[in-house]
Amino acid sequence: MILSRTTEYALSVLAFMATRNQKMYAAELLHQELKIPRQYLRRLLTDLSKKGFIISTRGRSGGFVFARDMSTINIAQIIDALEGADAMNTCLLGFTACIAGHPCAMHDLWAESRSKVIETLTKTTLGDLSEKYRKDIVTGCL
Amino acid sequence: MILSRTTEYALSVLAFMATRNQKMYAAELLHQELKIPRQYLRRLLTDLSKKGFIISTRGRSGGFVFARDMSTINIAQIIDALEGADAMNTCLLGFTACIAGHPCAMHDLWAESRSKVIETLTKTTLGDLSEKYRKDIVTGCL
DNA sequence: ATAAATTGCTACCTTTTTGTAGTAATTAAT
DNA sequence: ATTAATTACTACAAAAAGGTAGCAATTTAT
Repeated sequence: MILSRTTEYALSVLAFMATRNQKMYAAELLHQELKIPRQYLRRLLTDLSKKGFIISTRGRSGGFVFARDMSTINIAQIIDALEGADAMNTCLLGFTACIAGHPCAMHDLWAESRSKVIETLTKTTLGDLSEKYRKDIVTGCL
Repeated sequence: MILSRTTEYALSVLAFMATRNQKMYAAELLHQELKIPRQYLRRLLTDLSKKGFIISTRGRSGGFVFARDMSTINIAQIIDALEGADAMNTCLLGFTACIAGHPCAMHDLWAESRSKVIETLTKTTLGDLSEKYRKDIVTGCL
């Protein structure tokens, strides 16, 4: 259950942008709010825009906006974009030859747990996070 | 859902040792069977013995044996020993201030999914893997 | 005793991930 | 036009993870 630090940064940024009701976010603001290293964050934001989650605008009063409606971006998509789409589809025991017809001893139990996790991550969108925050069900955790 | 390569190696080794009914395993055999880099594997085995999963015997006809009954070693213990005990207890969105009373927008959903995974990993022991293999329910995946 | 087969240890190397610095390009305000 | 505020890009540095090599220590077989 471990995401790379970069993936966590991406989730922090997008969740922050989703919950605060602001149209445009400058890298500098996100850096100060989220304490993510400035230059590293800049690169990450460029990457997230290349991956189609956000759109960048240069120049004075520029920054980043969501590229599409928040309700169409789910958590699994973000993780997949950063970790690789089948980062979660590997054999738990590390056997490369492990497949359905030739399963390792953890295969079925693991497939079941994993699909529950994927279901949770897939059904939760940034729109859902935004709504929970607006309704004061959760905090911003800063 | 990503373990480090080292953790995967550890799970491969211990699962292999659990399923083949052999008392002692030399590093060289494990290297050849599992294709884990020889010297890296040697270090890992020494580490696993320091962590109390296996016992090493030096000298001719030496090797590694389980330190305790396989039914007392579960998958979660192995992962914890290699990744750190609370590697799985971090906030999914990467917020360090995320705690029960001050939860992020994913907190509850994530806690639920995660506890299911942990339950699965905790209830499955190396003894269980051994049994499934003996009964031909699963393969060795090599 | 000697040789062979094993683990333990240390030092180093390579690759990947994370972080930093500075400059160029772009846009808006004045 | 000039300046200020922003993103884009490139190159580098530091830290962590993964991998290699060789020798020392230990045990068993002969």
